[in-house]
Amino acid sequence: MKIATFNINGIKARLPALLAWLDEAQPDVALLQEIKSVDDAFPRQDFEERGYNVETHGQKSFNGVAILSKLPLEDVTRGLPGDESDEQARWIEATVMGERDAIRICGLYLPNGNPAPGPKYDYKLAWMERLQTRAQQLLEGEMPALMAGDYNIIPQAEDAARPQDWTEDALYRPESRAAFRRILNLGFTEAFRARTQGPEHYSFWDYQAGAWQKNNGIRIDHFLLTPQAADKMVDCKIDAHVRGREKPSDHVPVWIELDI
DNA sequence: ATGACTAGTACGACTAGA
Repeated sequence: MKIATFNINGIKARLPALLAWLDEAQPDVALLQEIKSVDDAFPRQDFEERGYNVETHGQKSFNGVAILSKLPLEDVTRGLPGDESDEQARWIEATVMGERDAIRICGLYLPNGNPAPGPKYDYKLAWMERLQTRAQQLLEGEMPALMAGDYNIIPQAEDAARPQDWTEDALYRPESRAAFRRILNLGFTEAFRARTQGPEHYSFWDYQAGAWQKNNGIRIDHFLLTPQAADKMVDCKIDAHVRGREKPSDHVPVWIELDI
């Protein structure tokens, strides 16, 4: 089962590029972030024609997440538990029914948090506390499960081409990285780093100042796997070449292959 | 050192992103 995550930065603007990538990469499941669309405006037909089931959790103008799946989806839920007053669409989960096994899949768009310090940073850290609670529950289920998406976290210095540019940024500040590590240390496997070490592996390049051409990137899109999911991982890659195409997102797809 | 780009909303500049 091939599962991908892709912050598309607007479904309306990204539809041709997204469809081209889906047709070539052929993921069984794609977790999308920043659809920037309400549910009713999401172009579900384009995906249904390709054999995907479509579940969205949209919002006007900002945020919004979705799951595309060629396999049946069950028990879809929307919104990260823990704060009924949170109206930002950043979390969706579903159970994907594989040939032999089922897996619980959570798609997330973690708050950016800038400027830090400030209320947006407080929201990011509070959101990560709620994420930790949900993460603990997934582990306690002792089933294959994963949480994937745009974490807006640069885990280590090697995950930025120019870490010195990020020291005061909400994506790299010590509190942000510590909150990410607390979740990892519950017992999750960060899929990409379980398979690939070293610098110059990025999932985001700013639109400005020729960041892509200079390979001035950061790695902020991640897969966190429960032990039962990590046991089944056979590959994890970043489709960086997509960033060089016409009208690209500023993020690129990251995907894993699981033997389930 | 600074500024730079894109998307959405809505049609004129804003907010937001990272």
